[in-house]
Amino acid sequence: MSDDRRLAVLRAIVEDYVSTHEPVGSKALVERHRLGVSPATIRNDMAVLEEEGYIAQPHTSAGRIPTDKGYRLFVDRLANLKPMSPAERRAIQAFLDGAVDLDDVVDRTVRLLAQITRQAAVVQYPSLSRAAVRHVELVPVGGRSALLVLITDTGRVEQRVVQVRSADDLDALPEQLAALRDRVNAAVAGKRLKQAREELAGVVRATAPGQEAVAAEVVAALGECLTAGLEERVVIAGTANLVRSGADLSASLGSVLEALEEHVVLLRLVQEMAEEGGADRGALSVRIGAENLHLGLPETSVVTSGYGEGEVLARLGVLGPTRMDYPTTMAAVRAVSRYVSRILSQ
Amino acid sequence: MSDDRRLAVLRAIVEDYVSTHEPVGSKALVERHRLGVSPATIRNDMAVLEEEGYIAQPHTSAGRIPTDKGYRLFVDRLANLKPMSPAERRAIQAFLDGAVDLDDVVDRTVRLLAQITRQAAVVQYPSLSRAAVRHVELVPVGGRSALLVLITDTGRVEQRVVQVRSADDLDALPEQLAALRDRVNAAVAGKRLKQAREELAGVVRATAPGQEAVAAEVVAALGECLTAGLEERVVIAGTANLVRSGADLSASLGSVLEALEEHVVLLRLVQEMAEEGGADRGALSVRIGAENLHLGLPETSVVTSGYGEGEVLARLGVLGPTRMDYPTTMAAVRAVSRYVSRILSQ
DNA sequence: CTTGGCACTCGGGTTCGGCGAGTGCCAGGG
DNA sequence: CCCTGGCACTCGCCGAACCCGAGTGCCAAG
Repeated sequence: MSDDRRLAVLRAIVEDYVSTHEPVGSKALVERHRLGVSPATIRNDMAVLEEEGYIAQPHTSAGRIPTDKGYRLFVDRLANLKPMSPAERRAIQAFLDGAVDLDDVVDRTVRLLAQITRQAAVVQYPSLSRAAVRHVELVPVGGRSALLVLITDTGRVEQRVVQVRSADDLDALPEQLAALRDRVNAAVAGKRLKQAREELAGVVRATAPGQEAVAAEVVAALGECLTAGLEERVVIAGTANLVRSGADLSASLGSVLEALEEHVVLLRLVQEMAEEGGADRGALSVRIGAENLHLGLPETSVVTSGYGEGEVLARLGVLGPTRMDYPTTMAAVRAVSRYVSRILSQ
Repeated sequence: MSDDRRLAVLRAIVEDYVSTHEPVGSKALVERHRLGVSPATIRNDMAVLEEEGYIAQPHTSAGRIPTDKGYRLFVDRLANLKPMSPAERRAIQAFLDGAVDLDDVVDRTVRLLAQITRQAAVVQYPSLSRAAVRHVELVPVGGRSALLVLITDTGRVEQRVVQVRSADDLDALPEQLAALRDRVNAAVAGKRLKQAREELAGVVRATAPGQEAVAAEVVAALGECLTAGLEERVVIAGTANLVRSGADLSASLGSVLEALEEHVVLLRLVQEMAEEGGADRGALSVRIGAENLHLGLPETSVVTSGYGEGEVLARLGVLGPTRMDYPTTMAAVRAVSRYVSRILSQ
């Protein structure tokens, strides 16, 4: 018995089912694919595949559909990604090249992904856990208020308004703040965010007597900023595509939309996929069906890839019904992630 | 013929249809409402209401459902908003009181609205068209880069990284920038954004010879920031509620989701509602059904209210199927907008 | 103006076969 | 040993016929 042919049959079933959305039978299979054998032979193969859990039949006398396990085997061993056409590559590049800043890059990327895959897209903001402080600025803005701005070397900016309640000499405050800013910068510039947080205590200790209170207030706010900077963010787009492609998964559509709005869930998802990606975190990672059930995403598959300048900073990908076109989706995710990485390294 | 009773009949039809989602007949009406007359009488009234275009029947022999015109009459003359219970008020207040900054207020508000109305919620960021510049800061961040930060008196912050390509003396750059910052602030602080943009040209003209190029670059970036600051933004939440409440409007759900993702469309919608609101822009404004068709929102109604500290800064509201529960929705929108306004004035 | 009666309409749900796709099994041939 | 054609069987889907009942419009009487 040819093991190869059985795999070919599984591949054919997946491809047909994805394109027609209908259970596929042995006869239709031999007609649409040049398998070189008769339907009866295919039937035997299908019986074995069903035995092993790769396919299943919805009702007794209907065609077979792939199971999650079948899709898994398909993406792991059978799928050969379809390279994008030159025209598509040019379109991607042109669309992303117009971006003016980090926010714009992320925004364009997520829209682009949603558009070319016709599914829901997710982009995680470049992770700051490895980011370092580039500069801290402290701007008096009248009264007891000051604006605290934190800039990281990944180009992200966090800001916060600080109320300096303990200031006793408002006229002298701007100078105090300027001095404080210089000391803070000397202490944390170039350091990773986490480490920077630890350095802050030293800054307050080294402050001239009578100004500790002000310094403590500002430093506390900066601490919050550093923590907030570590906080991950995601952006999504293309949710409308879910209702189109997944007219069948309409039952679970509600819960999927709900999960998508809870960015915490998405962050967790992205996190998990980064971890199971193993050594090469920039490689494609695919989650299929029930593997996402614990996140409130039933009948849903997710394809992500790491991206970033040089090292992997974050992940991006798309999310759609289990019966998605994996080869094209994976190719698109990979292509976009590469272009984004390239853009970011400029 | 009693005109009052006909209105009562219309009100009863709207209420019943909203709660059951099924066409309502004359018999069911007299049973569920104490109208004091027989079904036959109701039938006559219904015939008149249909004649005048307030109700319609889906098929020849079925009950009646309200038309857009019927809903319009209902919200304009028949709806008495149901005041929120003390418990609900406390919940709203508690939820909003936890907010730490403007972004957080907006985020919490939109989630809250979606949750209590069980529909999709929209919150427009406080409008900056009337906002004034509080401060402009210019921070050198190494090499030819500088960070430009624009703070408005509404608490919003815009930032942008500027590449100073024309600088010929990098060591002197920080000082140049500091001087430039002071001149810019003198020129635009306290001015409205639009007016500030016009003042910028004067700043470049008044620059010392040899530094015009740098000044021009920075001022150009600031101009973009001011323009971006004028740009309106909206936040949405609760899209998942649409698929629940609108299992019936499933046909148009795709286009509605699409429109919701296009923030431009929502801005336009909010803008239009603000304009037609007339004198009292803080009052509730309701758009029903086909009135939103040109925005790609079929079978959709929108309820919004202006909000803001003192004057109306922006709008918030909810969006759902035409057959929504207007009285409770309107009461919720009004309550939330008042609480948000109160929070913002602190 | 309201009321009860009455004939009529028509959409929705149900039942019932027929059709066809698809299967599993088996015996025969390479 | 594997492939093949044949054959009986199973069900889900589809269309037709059908009934039922809610709802209506009209009319004559109070």
